[in-house]
Amino acid sequence: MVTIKDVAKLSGVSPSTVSRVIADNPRITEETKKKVRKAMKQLGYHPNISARNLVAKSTKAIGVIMPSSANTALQNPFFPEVLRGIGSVIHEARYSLSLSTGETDDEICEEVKRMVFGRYVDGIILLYSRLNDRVTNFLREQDFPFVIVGKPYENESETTYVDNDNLKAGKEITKCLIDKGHEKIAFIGGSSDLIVTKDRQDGYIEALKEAGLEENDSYKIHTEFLKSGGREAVEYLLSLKEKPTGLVVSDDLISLGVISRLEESGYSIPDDLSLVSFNNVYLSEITRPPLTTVDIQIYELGAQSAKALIEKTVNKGEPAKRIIIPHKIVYRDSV
Amino acid sequence: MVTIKDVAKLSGVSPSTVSRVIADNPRITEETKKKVRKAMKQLGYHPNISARNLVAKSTKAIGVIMPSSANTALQNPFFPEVLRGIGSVIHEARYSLSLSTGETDDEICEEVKRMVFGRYVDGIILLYSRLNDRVTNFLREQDFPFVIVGKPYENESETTYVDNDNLKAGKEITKCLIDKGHEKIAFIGGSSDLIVTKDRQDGYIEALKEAGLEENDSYKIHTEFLKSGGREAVEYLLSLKEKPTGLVVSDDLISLGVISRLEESGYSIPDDLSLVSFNNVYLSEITRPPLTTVDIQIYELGAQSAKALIEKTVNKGEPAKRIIIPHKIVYRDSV
DNA sequence: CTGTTAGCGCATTCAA
DNA sequence: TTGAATGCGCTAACAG
Repeated sequence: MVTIKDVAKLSGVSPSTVSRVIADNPRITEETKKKVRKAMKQLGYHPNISARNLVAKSTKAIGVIMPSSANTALQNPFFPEVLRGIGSVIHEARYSLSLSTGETDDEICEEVKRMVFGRYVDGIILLYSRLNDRVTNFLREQDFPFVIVGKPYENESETTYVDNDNLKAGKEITKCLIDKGHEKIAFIGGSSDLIVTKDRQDGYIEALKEAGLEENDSYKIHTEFLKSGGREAVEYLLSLKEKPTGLVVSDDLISLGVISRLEESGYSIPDDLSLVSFNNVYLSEITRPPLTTVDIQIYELGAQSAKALIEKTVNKGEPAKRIIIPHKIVYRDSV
Repeated sequence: MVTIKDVAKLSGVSPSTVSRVIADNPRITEETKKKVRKAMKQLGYHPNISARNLVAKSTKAIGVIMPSSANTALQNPFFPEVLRGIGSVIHEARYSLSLSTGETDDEICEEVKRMVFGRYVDGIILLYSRLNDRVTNFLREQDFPFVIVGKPYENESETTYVDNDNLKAGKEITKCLIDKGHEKIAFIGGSSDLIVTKDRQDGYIEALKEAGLEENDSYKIHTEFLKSGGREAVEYLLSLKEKPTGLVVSDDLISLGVISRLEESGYSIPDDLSLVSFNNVYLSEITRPPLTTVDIQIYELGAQSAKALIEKTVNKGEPAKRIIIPHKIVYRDSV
């Protein structure tokens, strides 16, 4: 392995000078810099990151934690897309990205501890937010830099997070249905532990209230992201005496299952039933019918979270921030 | 920061003894081990990974390189699923997983160099394989441990890779169509640079030949994974005087676009046209109709690649291996 | 079975 | 503007 010493020897300077050239220290002559750089190139020198990390007490690496994947949640195109957003700013900052590999909550928790205690990473991005999450609590305890994509369950004002205004979005998208004359509108959401589910549902409820529509508990359904999730929800809904005519679904992926099951039973969308949804994943454009859905700018969610985290790691003491990514409704044919 | 020295002091032994306890060296008394462990717990000690990496000359980290994401390829549920597979064995081996963040070929290439030269990782998994890939060539030049998910373009026998028998799979799935009496069968594939596209298409061609069916160049279409990819392909196909009655599509995601566009034009599947596909991504179950597709065991592809790579990194000199993951056809309703 | 010593490759004082 | 010395936290060889 070619080290800083070899470069020093070849270029006739001291190791510390080489180190300074690497850091592009302005107190080094352009001339010697040139000389040293030539030697580096000649020897094919590249700094050893572990050595550097050791002394710098920083790894310039960010940990990204995905939710537990017992379910197929991960298959949600949401994740590749946030990852792209995160990746773009991480890449530009010359950081590296360490992805969680655990599948269960236990594994993930253990892994986060390794990341934190072993100083694998300078900060962590959480790609989910839910009630009483061990990981979140741990990170807070340790006072370790992290940001949440989504809204924290508690300590909102002391936590940096990047989110949409899901309440408002839920309200707006529900209004789309109401404006079309729908009065029996159901909500189908993901796990009720997820903050995002709650927010969107609250928006849905508010919209109903404002319109003076009756709020019906049997119209609020929580299900899995699994393929069968949307299907089960539909089966339940169809079993009701009073069937809804409008559906607010909190995730495009669930919508897929919903539509599929609905058409199986002979219901056609939007003729028999209208449906609106969230996320504007690329799929929502391909489906039949294409989905009217809330574009939450997934990429941007990722990018901003990475940006905020990096700021936070370089500049400890950075205050907690709340970053709201604007959404917009994309009108297509499911209403 | 609490270091090995602090633990040593508190437990009244030397730093090296502590180090040995960490490594669970059998030449240390159970008694002292207990003592030392107690001190570690008491102080909340955790080894610093950078320091360890520095002396061990290994990071126990694996780099995973995704294809350039100029297109929406990444949104393909294939990737989360391989990542899950990779993650599972990486996690079990207590390795960590560094994900590429670059979007363009240039960025990716630069990033791989950083990973390799900076010794960020012990080995690399390539999640794609295509003609004349710079990254692959670089890795070979450097004689850096890597494995490909897919079949290498060249130096097949000297490269470790994990793949399906895509030729055979292509043949079998095409036969499904032929056996049903289809004679005009088209192939819609992804980029022709991708080895996987070529293999599957070759299988398709072989099947045609064996059945004595005419092979028609205007029936071989290459398109993007983009949403519009499948659509364009269909438009072209519909413009032909002699329209096919069967479609072999090399990716479930493309199939989605194909079906959507097809039904838009009033063609119904499988009544007017039959379609078979590849990957058995969860989507293929949700679509209408559910897809008859080749299950390529994506998770397993990932897991095996990680396993092979780790073996390779711990045991340099490990010979190149070819690992073929069996596929099976999942019969659903698109035929 | 355990302690002493040295050194991994680098960045950073402090001198010069 | 540069060099010499020191130490980051850890492991491993060598003693004992």
